[in-house]
Amino acid sequence: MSYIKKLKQDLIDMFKRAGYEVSDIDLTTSNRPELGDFQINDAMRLAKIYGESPVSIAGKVKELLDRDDNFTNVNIAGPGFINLSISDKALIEFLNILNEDVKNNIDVREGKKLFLDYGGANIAKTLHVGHLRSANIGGALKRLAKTLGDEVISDVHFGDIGRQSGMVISEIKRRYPDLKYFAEDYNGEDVDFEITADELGEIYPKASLACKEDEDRLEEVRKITMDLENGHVGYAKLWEKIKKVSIEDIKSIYLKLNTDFDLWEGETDCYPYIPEVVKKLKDGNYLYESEGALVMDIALESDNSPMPPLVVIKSNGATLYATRELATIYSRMQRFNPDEFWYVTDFRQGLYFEQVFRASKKSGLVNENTELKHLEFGTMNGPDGKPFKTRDGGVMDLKSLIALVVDEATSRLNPNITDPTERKKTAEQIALAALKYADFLPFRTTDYIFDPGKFVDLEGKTGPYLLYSTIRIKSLLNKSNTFKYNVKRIVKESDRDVAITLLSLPNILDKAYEVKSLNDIAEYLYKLTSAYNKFYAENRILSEGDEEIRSSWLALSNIVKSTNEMLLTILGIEVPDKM
RNA sequence: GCGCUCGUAGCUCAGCUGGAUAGAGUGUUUGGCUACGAACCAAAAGGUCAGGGGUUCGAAUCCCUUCGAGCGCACCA
Repeated sequence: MSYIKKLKQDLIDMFKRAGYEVSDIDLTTSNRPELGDFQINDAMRLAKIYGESPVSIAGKVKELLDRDDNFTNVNIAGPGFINLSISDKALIEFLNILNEDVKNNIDVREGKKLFLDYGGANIAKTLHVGHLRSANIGGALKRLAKTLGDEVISDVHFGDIGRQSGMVISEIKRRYPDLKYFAEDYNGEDVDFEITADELGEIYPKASLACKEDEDRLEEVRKITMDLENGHVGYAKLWEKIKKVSIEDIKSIYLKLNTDFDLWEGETDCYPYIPEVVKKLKDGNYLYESEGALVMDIALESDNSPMPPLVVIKSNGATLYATRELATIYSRMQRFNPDEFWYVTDFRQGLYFEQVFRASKKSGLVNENTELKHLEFGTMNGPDGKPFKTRDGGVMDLKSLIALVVDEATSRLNPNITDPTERKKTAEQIALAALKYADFLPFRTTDYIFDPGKFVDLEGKTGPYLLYSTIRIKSLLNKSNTFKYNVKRIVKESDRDVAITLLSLPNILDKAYEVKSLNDIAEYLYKLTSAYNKFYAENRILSEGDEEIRSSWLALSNIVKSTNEMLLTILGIEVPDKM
C-alpha cells in the first residue's frame, strides 16, 4: 500500500475514534500552502449528517491529530477546513521507501481483464494528425491499466474493408485500366504490379472527392465494394497487395510513435463469425425488414430522443461497419472473454457505439455484466474551430508532422553528440516527447486547436522540458560517484515541496484511471519536475559539505529521476541519455 | 428540427463527484550562467470564469434560461 493510502487510513480511523463514521477521506494537497501541506474537507460534509457544527467536528479530530507524530501544524480554518503538515519523520520514512523502489508509490490492485481498441488506421489511407490521439491515449491507457494491475489485450482493428476499398480500386482502375486484375478472364495468377504507400496516399483523397461530386461514381464504388466482399478474385488479389503495402507503412509510423498492439487484426478477421452472429440475431427475432434492409430496434423507453434502428444487412445484401463491429465483439468474447471493452475513438462516433453496444447487450453477444465503454476523445481542430483540414481538404499527415518536429529538435541538439545515428535517434525521441506530451495535456474529451507551432515548441511545459530535467539529474547522479544514499534530513522548503509532491502520486494515478485521461499525469510530471528544478537551482548538491544533507539530496534526486522515468514510460515517452 | 458537447488571462489549455484568495504554459516586461547541463530558475503585469436567474453557509463547478460555437441524427467508416 502506498504511504499516502496508509496516512489516509490513519485519518479514517481517527474520524471513527472521534465518533464519525467515514468510508473515505478527502485528503488533498493544500490550496493554501502557508496553512499546511494537506487539507481535509470532510468536516463540512459530516456537519450535515451529524447535525453538529463543522468547526466542532474538526476540533475533535484535531485533538487526535495533535497526538500523532506523523502530522504537525494541525489547524482549523474558515468554515471547518482541517489543515495539516506531514512531519519530517514521516516524510523521511516515506522517501526512503521510494529510494528502495519508486514502484512502492503505486497501489496495485486486483485487476480486470480489458480489451482495448485504439487503432483506427484505415488501409490505403495514410495516418494523419487525427490518429495521433487514439494511438497516444490508447497506448498510454493500456500501460496505465497494466501498471495498476489489469490484464490488457489490445487490437489495432485496421479498417481493411469497406467503401474506401471500393474507392481505391475504382481509382486504380482509372489509372491502370489494362491491369490484369480487371480482366474478365483473370484467374488469380500473380501480377507484376507494384504500388507505393505514397501513391496510395494520393489515390484515396482523389477517389473520395470524385464520389462526392458524382453519384454514378459512388454507385460504381458500392458495386466494387460488394464484389470484393463477395470474393471477386481480381479485386481480392489487388486489395491484398494494397493491404500489404499499407500495413507496412502504418506499422512503421506506429513504431515511431512508440505505439504497440497485441493484435494487428483487421475488420475482415471477423468474417468467419458473421454468419453465426447474423444467425443469432435472426434466431432471437431481433431483425426485421425495413426499406429493403435488415435492421434491429435498439430504442429504449427511457430514451428522450429518437434512437434510429441499427442496420445490420444493407438492402443490397452486403454487411457494413456495424455488422462487422458486432461480429468483432462476438469474436473477442469467444476468444478472450474480457470484463470490459474500451474503444478509443473521437466523439463523433458516440451515437454509433451507443447503438452497437445496445445491440450487443440486447442480443446476448456479450455477457450481462460485460462493460462496453466508448472512451471518446476530442477532435483536433483548425484555427476556425472545425475539425482540422488543410487547404486542399486533406489533413496534415503524421509523417510530415513528425518530420517537422524532428527538424526543430535536431537544430538544438547538443553538439557533443557526434554519432549521426545517435543524433537522429535522439532528435526523434525529443520530437516524440514534444508531440505526445502536447497531445496529453488537454483533458481527453477536449477539442483542441491544432497548431504546428505548439508541437514544435521545446520550452516551458513541454515534453523536452521533462526530458532535459531528467537527463540533468542522471548526469548529476553519475558525477556523484556513489550509489549509496538515503534520506536523513528534510532541509528546507524546496526539498520538502518535492517530497510532498511525491506523496500525492497515487491520488493522481487513481484519478487518471478513473476518468481515463492522461492529462493529470502529464500535469503531475510537470509539477514534480518544476518543484525539483527549483530545488536544484537553489542548492549545490555535489559540493554540499554536510554528508547527511548531500546523501539526502542525492536520494531525492534519484527518486525524482526514477519517478519521471516510470511515468514517462506510461505515456510512451523515452528518455535519452543526452540531448 | 431533435440530441450531445463546449464557451475560463492576448493565445493554447487545467480546474467541473460544490469548498478558502480561479491556476499553468506561452506571449510581454525585468533579473540570474568563467555551467553539479540556462531546453533552466526568479519576479511583474494580465480575469464581470459568455450574459441573466435559481439552489446552497459556500457556485467556474449543480439546475433553469438567453446568446454563441462544434458535432451527430439507418443501408459511410
